Formats: sequence, structure tokens, C-alpha cells
Amino acid sequence: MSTISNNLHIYNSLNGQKEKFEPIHKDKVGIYVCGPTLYSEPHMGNMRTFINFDLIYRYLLKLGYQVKYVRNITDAGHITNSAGEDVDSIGKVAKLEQVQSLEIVYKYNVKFQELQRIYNMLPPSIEPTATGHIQEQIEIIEKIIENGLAYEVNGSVYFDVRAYGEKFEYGILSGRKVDELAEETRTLNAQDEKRFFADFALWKKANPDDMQIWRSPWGDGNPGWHIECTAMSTKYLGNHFDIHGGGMDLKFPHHEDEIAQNCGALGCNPAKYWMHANMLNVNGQKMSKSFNNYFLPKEIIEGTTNVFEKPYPANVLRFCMMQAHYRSTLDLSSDSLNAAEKGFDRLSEAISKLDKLPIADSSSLDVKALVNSYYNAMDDDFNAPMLQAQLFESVKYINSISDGNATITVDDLSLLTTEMHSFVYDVLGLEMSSQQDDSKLDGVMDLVLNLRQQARTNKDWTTSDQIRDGLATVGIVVKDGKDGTSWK
RNA sequence: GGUCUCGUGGCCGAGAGGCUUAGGCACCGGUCUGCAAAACCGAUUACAGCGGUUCGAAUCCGCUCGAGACCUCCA
Repeated sequence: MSTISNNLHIYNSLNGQKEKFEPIHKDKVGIYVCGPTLYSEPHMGNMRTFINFDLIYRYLLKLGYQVKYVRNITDAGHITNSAGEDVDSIGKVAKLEQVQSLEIVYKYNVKFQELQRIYNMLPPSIEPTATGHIQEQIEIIEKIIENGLAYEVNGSVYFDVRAYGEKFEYGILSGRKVDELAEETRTLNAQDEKRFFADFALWKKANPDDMQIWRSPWGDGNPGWHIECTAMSTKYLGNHFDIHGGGMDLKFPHHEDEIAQNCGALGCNPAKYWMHANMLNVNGQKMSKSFNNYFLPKEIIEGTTNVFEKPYPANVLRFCMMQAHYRSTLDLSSDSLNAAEKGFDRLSEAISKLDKLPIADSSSLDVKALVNSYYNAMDDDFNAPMLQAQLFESVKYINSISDGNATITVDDLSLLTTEMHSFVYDVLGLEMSSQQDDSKLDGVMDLVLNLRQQARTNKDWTTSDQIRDGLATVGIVVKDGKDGTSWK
């Protein structure tokens, strides 16, 4: 069936099990990820989800799949709080700043795009917007009504969960039972319009002061907050596609309702595999705008958070995140970031040594097995921490070769170099800091180190150390090895 | 209150019945070095608690304690 042989297994949230990945269409993968609502600058927790799905996208590309990666941008506020309150988050900010909703979205989208570049995320194949797909959303709602699974009341349209439950199972993703939901749900107001407490809005009649209003067969209003994903995912990927992803917190109700809408309109679950990325914690609690415990991705890089004492490069953040599995929560702290920074340096340094290694007639280590372990790690539900462990095994090997305690053949070195570069740069999406070449600086450093070497030959340790310490203050580390002095 | 997840050494974090002392960082000893740093070699510290299943459990089951997520906008 597939010409790409893979042993990739993905944890499917639908059944809580790891399943062998078989794409629906030969050699192609369609993936949809719920993107940000742009009423403010995305914080570090938001970024973790996108970075994790970037990793997943990158590995699928690495395996050779033709991947269509769709990640939406939510630029329409939703007015569908069960309490009937106005929760148009975008409109709220727009009113506050006295501008139009789309100005807010545009402003933060520019920042979001910038962050994607800074954190070295590959751009998705397409980033559709909710407001650009109002017509498609209306059409899906009409289909659901035609199928008898939604009803109109007073200019609003609601999904009929009880009717749906006769043909499909509501709650298959989150494991919730409708009758249990009744007891769980907290006190609700403004339920009068709905026939059943669990029904959710597909279309909501406009309030006079809404910032954005659209025309529909049911009058002026706004789309509900799950319908955009159904409209956009199916438009670009078809009724049934391979992977649907998002943050853990979207599992219920957002993804559950997406499944219901898709089944209700098109008769099938939109995705074969559902993937959920876990949260980023701060001091053990989810980073969240509502908890006000968040910091911005740029603040970490600039060192302006209240949490960390010093700035960390985007690469270190990425590296640190890759030390935890995407389904685990991750607690960011100074300690974990410092550890990541050092580890990342060690990895970078070993990689820069690759083209300077001595060649031998035989290899003292099974390089093919080592390289295979990279694939095995990622094949096991994108286990990036395991991949890192294997990369550090490689670092150890490289350092040993460099020190003359291990050997490698030309072919093995070529294989190791190719695959390490590929996994570090292309899959983990890390960029090596030591890559910039500056021939002027090289010249200067040669001169300075020569002077220092003269001093050392004369046993003038004061001068020698003065040079070393001086260089250290501008961030250049001098290392005296057996074969002379090097710097970085 | 309901649903679910998780508790691993000083810290961060993999592993999911024996084939792992995962890995990173820190700490300690050694080699190298004028001294450092780096690198290499080595040592140490562990599976929340209590029971059960098993020849064998961090891994399965039960209970207890603790933490978190979702049930309302959220990545």
C-alpha cells in the first residue's frame, strides 16, 4: 500500500493506545492543528504546543511523506458561553483599544509569525482564518440541520446532542457520558433557548454591540466556537484526514464537538488519529492567561521575565522542550533551562567536531545501530527525549574518537554526520550557534592566541591568564588541548 | 461533586513485568593541563506509602496520601 516503509506508532487519544501509523492516502499525510486565538501575544505555553507539532510535522517530512499541514488562525470572537455571557475575547480587547477586531488579530498575527521564525518553526502549508471561511461554516451548519441534528431558535442554531446520540456516540474522545455531564455541569444560566443542557451553539444571534457580525440564513450573527475548525479542516484536508492535533485543554469540549459536527454533517470522525500535546507548567500549575502566570516567548529570549535571571536563546528553549515528551507536562525553571543550555552546547560542540575526526579502517561502535536508534526513538510516538539520549550517546562516541579512544570508518562517519545533522537540524529544528563564520574575527583570534602562546612559552602566566580572562568577559572561551589552543 | 492523568535519585526528565546504572545538569574521585575550562575514565544517589498478583514489579491490581488537567474562554 504505502511505498514509504515506516514503523511509526502514534498514541491515539481516541482509544488511549499507541497505533501503527498508516496514512489514509499512500505516502501523503493530512494534519490539522488548532491554532491560536489572536487577542493577545501567544505565551510560552501556547508555543510549546506549536513547537511540539512542528516536531511532529518535521519527522513526518523526514520519513518522506508529502505532508499537508493546516493550522488555523482564530480571528473571530465567539459569543457562546453557556452562561450566555459575552466572551468575544477579541472584541473585548478591540473595544478596550478602540480599534476593530481585525486590527487586533492582525497586530498579534504579525507577532506570532515573528515568533515562529525565532523559534524556527516551519510554516504550515496553509494558515486559514475563521473570518475567511464564514460561508463554509454556514454550509456545514445547514448540512447538520438537514440531517436533523441541529435546530434554530430565535436566530441562533444549536447542535442537538440528544438526536445525535441516537445515531452516534457523543463523548467518544473525552470519555464523557451525556447523562453524567448533566450532574457535572455547573449551574447554568440562560439555558432557555436550548432544548437540552449539553446542546452547543453552531450559530449565535448577534448582540447589538458585537464587533463582528455576519449574515446568515438565520439572520445576523456569529459562528459558534467549534464550527470553524470543522469548516476549515474538511475544506483543505477532506472529510476524513490523518491527524488532528491540539492542546490537551481542547479535548473537551472543543474537539469532542468537532467530532460531533463532522459526524453530524458528513457522517464520519474527521481524523483517524487524534493527538494532544500536554501543558507547560509554571511552579506546578498550567501556564495560562486566566491564571496570569505566563510569560512571553520573547521575554525569555530577552531575559525580561520575572522568573528567570538571565536570557536564554530560542534554541535552548526548544532543546529544553524536546527533553520532555509531548504528552507529559513540563515545568520550566532556571535549573532545567541552565541544564538544557549546557547540554545543548555539548551537543553543538560535538557536531562541529564531526568534520575534523580522524578516519580508521574499522569502527569501534556499530554506527548503523546507533543511527537506527534515532529512528526507533522517534517512531515510538515521537519520543524526542529518547532521541536526545541517543544523540548524547553519539556525542560520547565522537569525543572518544577525537581523543583517540575510539575509531570510525569513512563510510560510518559519513552516515553519522548526515543523520546527526538531519535529526538535530531538520527534525529537532535546532540551529547550531557555532555556525557563523567571521573571517575577520578568526584573524584577530589567531593573533591574540599567538601572543598568549608566546607568553605561555615564557611561563608568563600572568599575561596568559589576563588574555584568557579578558576573552572570557566578551564570551570567548579558550581551551588548551594537547594539539594546541582552540576557542569558541 | 464528576471524569481523567500523574507521583522516578540534588534538579529536569525517559522507561511500562526480568536484557537500562536511560539521557542531560549538578556533586565527588581520577587522567590530561602551568593553573583553569573542555574532554575522557570511574563512583554515588531512584522508582510516593501500604498491601496483593507473579519465579520476578518502578512497570499489573487494590487502597491510602499528594499533585495536576478537564467539566467555563484556553495550546
